[in-house]
This record gives sequence, structure tokens and C-alpha cells, in this order.
Amino acid sequence: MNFFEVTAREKETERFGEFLQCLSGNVDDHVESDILGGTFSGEQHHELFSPQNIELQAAGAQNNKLGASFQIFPESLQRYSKESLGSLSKESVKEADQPHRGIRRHLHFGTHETASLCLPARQTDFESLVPPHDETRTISGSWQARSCSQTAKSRPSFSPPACESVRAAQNCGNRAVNSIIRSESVGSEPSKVKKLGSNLHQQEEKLMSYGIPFLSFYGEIYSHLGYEQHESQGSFSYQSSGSIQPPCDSLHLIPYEQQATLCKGTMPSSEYADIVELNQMSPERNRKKAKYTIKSEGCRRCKCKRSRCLKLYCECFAAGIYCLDTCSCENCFNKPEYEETVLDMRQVTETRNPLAFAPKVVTNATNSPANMMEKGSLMKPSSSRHKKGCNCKKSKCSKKYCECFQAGVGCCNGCRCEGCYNPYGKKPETIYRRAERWNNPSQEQQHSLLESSGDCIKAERPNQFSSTWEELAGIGHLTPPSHCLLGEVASSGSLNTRDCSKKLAGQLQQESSVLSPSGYLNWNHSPISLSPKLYGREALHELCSDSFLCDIMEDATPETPKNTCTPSTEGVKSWSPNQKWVSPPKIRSHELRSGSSQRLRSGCKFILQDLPSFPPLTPYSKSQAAIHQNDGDHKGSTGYQ
DNA sequence: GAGTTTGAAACT
DNA sequence: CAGTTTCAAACTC
Repeated sequence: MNFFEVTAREKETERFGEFLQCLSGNVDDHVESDILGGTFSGEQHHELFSPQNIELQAAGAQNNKLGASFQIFPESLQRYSKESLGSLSKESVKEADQPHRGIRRHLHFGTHETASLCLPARQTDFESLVPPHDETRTISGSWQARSCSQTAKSRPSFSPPACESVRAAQNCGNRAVNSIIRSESVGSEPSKVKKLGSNLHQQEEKLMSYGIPFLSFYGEIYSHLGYEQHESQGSFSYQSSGSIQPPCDSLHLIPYEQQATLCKGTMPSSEYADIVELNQMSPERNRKKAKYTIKSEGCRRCKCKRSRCLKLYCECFAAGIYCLDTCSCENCFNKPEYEETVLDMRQVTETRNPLAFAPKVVTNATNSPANMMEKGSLMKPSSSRHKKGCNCKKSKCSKKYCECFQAGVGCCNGCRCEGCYNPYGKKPETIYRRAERWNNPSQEQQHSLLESSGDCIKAERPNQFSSTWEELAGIGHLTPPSHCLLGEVASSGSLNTRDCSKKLAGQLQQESSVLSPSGYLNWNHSPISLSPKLYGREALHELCSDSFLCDIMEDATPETPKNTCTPSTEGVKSWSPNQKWVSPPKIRSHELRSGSSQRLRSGCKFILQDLPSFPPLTPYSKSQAAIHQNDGDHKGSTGYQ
């Protein structure tokens, strides 16, 4: 060991000493259960003390609230360790001896000497606790750095030493939570998850009674329950190796600094200015002014109290954005510091509902300007639809309780609302008669034209797209008759897609599965159907049905300008809901370029419109890589494939 | 600002 | 999958 190493180590030891001193000297008697106690993980130690991170974190953590949590932490810990975690300590010791279990070891503070918080006393210990850097953050590395730098810019007054500690506390809590959520949600046998979830819930209550946020210990408890499967995921990386695969592309979060930008795009500039200002104000001022922000249109912030902003109840979480200081939420985990937690919870949520983070509004991209209507500063296509439809019983779809109304779109047949009086378009009272449509398209055209001047049709053009996204998702199995393979069609040239469509029409009349429950033909453009895996016969089937549908649409909507919908040149590239629009699957280009495919180019593109819209967290290339990897590894698994 | 209503999400 | 509970936003007073 050379001189520099010795010096560095001494400095680290000294720093750690100061750290402990700080811990023991600032224990606050007033334990606030709503403030997260930091839990310390080895990774955090590393992050805290490694030279490259000290500066970053010193710059990043400047939140008084976290400082408070840091102070209360030891006492909470002590109580917990004595009364609650005693039974776990033996296992903890065992596991601590095993290599590559960083996060578990880091969480053992509660079971041993609380004062030391299981912090290693020397740098070598830090190193031993830390997994190889490359494994730690497959997604978030640069992201967190950006978050920190962003925070640093907005809150320049925090002193670096305190910041280190605070950041440590903050991150340690994060790691624990990440461990929890991963354990709770990913790659586990459902039955085990259930059982464990139940146990954990009991632990939660117990922990809460000690004034300790349960999540801080969830991971610890969980990790002691023998979930080896999670081990394989690596303690720190976001890699789902279990049976449940996320629709990876939707696992996007919006970088903190981008959120204001996002708001800007969907709200009056004055309000945007307020948001920006809010982000630069002190927390106290933020809270005072938060109410205004919450009440503002366009960039609402949440007020969650019990969901920890990790469920769809939370508007921010549901929108794929982090909560900001302007939110009035409590126990919020939807923050960059808990990035992995958030990602994991998104994964859980999407496991439950693959379209959970899909934009709420589906828009037909072929809307002509005349087909658009203005609402505030936003142009919303009148044929936009809520992805799932509403279920209103009392609000008559004329209040913001109604998701359709709130989104500024009309109700459609996918809605299960009662007494609909949606000003953007009432739910049609009667369902179009498909048989009539098929049998007499010209009549249908007339019908369409007639209705286009009426209330309903203004919002309801059922022949253009699916009633609901759920339905879309459910028709991935749609398989047009095998004789209608485009390959045959294209190569022979004897049957163009229109012919194919007409042939199909006859069959589809008898194939009720093709029709949505509402009686409308679904577009086969669900995210599921847009998978890159759709090649060969499947893709041909898809294309065939697409062309058919396009034909039908053209037939039914003669006013729609042709070629207004450019073909998807990137194919799969645009399948992600978070990328806001879905295009027809990329069929082999030579097929598309054939004369018969010309029709395919019109009217088939749909925009997944969410307001406000948010760009993905992960760079596009990364998303694509994830997509491809996911596609290769998990064909047929849940998600947008 | 507190209390109520509402419907989506989550849970059983 | 239907019924129930939980949750947070919207709404009312």
C-alpha cells in the first residue's frame, strides 16, 4: 500500500468517524413516523464514500426532511433491533457471510450494533460490500447523476458534509425499499408472493407501531424468507430474471429535470413558470404554493397519503413521472432517489395490467384538421378515445370523475357508463349493426356521413379503432383465414389486399371473435400485435387483417384523405405506449412497397395520446435494446409484444 | 378547509 | 371474474 492509499484510507476512516459522531449526536427524540428512516446498505456506503460519488451526493442531497430522517434513524433502529428483529439476526449473520449479497448485508444494521449501522469501518470493508460497479445499475446510473445535479442546481445552499450523511440516509432507505419491492414483486411464484406479502403486511403494522417506516425493513424481512430467486437478479441491478417479465419499454420514467418541460408542453406558460419557480423555491414556499399548482390544469401534482405514490392511485406515478416538491404527498417513494423502487413497482403494476401505463387516450392519427377540436391550448382529435373507457354511474360522464370527460374525449362503446351525457360525445345508445356494415358498405358510408353531423359520431367513429385498449390487447390472437397470406397475395399479384379484405369480410361475419364485445371490429394494432416477433405467417396474418381493416375504414370514411398516414418506417420502433403512437407492424418492406400495399398506408396509424405526454426515461437506444432483448428472451410473455 | 362523493385501482 | 375495499381526486358546503 503506497502513501496515497494510506492517506486515502485514513481520510475515509476519519470521514466515517465524523459520520458516526454525527449519528450519535443528533438523535432526535421526536420520531416522526412519516419520515423515512434511512437504512444503510453497503452500496450506499460505497456511494457515500467513494471519491467519485462524494461530490455528487454532496451536491445532490439537500433536503432538510431527509436530514431529519437521518437524525431519527438510530433511535428507531435501536428500538426495532431490540424488539422486532431479534429473530432475524442469526440469519442475518449467516447471510452476511455470503458473497454477493450486498444489499442483505447492508440491511443488517438493525440486527447488530445499531450505533455502527453496520457501516464498515474501513475502506476495504466498503469494497467488500460492494458488488462490481458494472452490475449495480443497468439502467439508472446516469439518471441518478442527472437527478443529483439537477437537485444541486436548484438547492445550492446545503453544506456538503451534512449532505453526505443525508444522502446516505436517503439512499439507504432507497436500497432497502428496492430490495423489498423486488422481493415483493418480481420473478416470484405468485403463491409465495402472496404469503410473503401477507407476512410483510403484518410486519408493516408492527414496524409502524415503532415509528419506523415499514419499507425500510421490508427488504430485510423478505430477504430472510429464502427468496433465492431474487439473488440471481443481482442485488442492485434492475434485471428481471424471473418469470414475470415487464413490458420493458414502458418502464420509463421521466427525468426530474424534464418534468417541468413536460408540464410546459401541456399547460399555459404562466403556470409552467409557476412550476419552474416552485422547483426553485424553498420547500416551505413550495408547500404553500403547491396548492395552486395542484389546482392548475395541465400539470397536476398528487396528494397521496397512503399509496406511497407507488400505485396507480397516484397521478404522478400513473403518468410515469416522479413526484416533485410541488406534490403534497406523504411518504412518497416516487422520487429519483427511489428510482429502482419505482421501476419495480411499475413492473408490478404492468404485470397486473400491461396497459397500465399506456396513454389513456387513443387517437386516430388520420384526423384531419376539421376533425380536431380545440380544448384550451391543446388540439384533441375528436375521434380520440379513452383506452379503457369509463364506468361512471352517477356522474353522467359530465364531471371530472369520468376519465373520458377528464381526458376531453367522448365516451364510446367500450365505456360501461350509465346515463352518459359526456359533452365530448355520448356513448352511442345503439350499437352499429356490423352485419349491415359488412353486407352493405355503401350504405354504411352514407350512414357515416349522415352521422358525422350528429353528436355521437362527432366523437364516435367506431369503425376506425377499437373501443378499448383492453380489447386491443385481447385480440392478439386474431388470425385471419390462412388463405389470406400476404406473401401469397403479393407474390402472385393475383389478389390484392382489397380482394383479400372482401374475402375476409365474408368470413369475419361468422367469426364473432373478431368483433369486440361491443360489436365493433377491433383494430389489430394492439401493442401486443406490434411485436417485432411478428414475422412470417403471423405477420402476414397481421398485415392481411390490417389491410382489410384499412379497407373497411376507407370504405366507411371516404372523406379521410388517403396517404395522410405515412407508413411506419421503423415498424416496431413505434409500438411503445410511452412513445406515444403506434403504427402498423413493419411488414417486410418489399411487401409494403408492392402496389397492393398502398392501401395499407392509409388510415392505419394511431397515436397513443396521453396528456400530458412524457418522454421515456431511458434513451431510445436503450429502450430498443431492451425491447430486442426482451423479445428474444421472453417471447409470449406478458407485455407489449 | 373539512367533509362527501365518485369511480378507478387494488384486493379477496 | 365478480364483489368488496381502498384510495385519491373531484366536488360541495
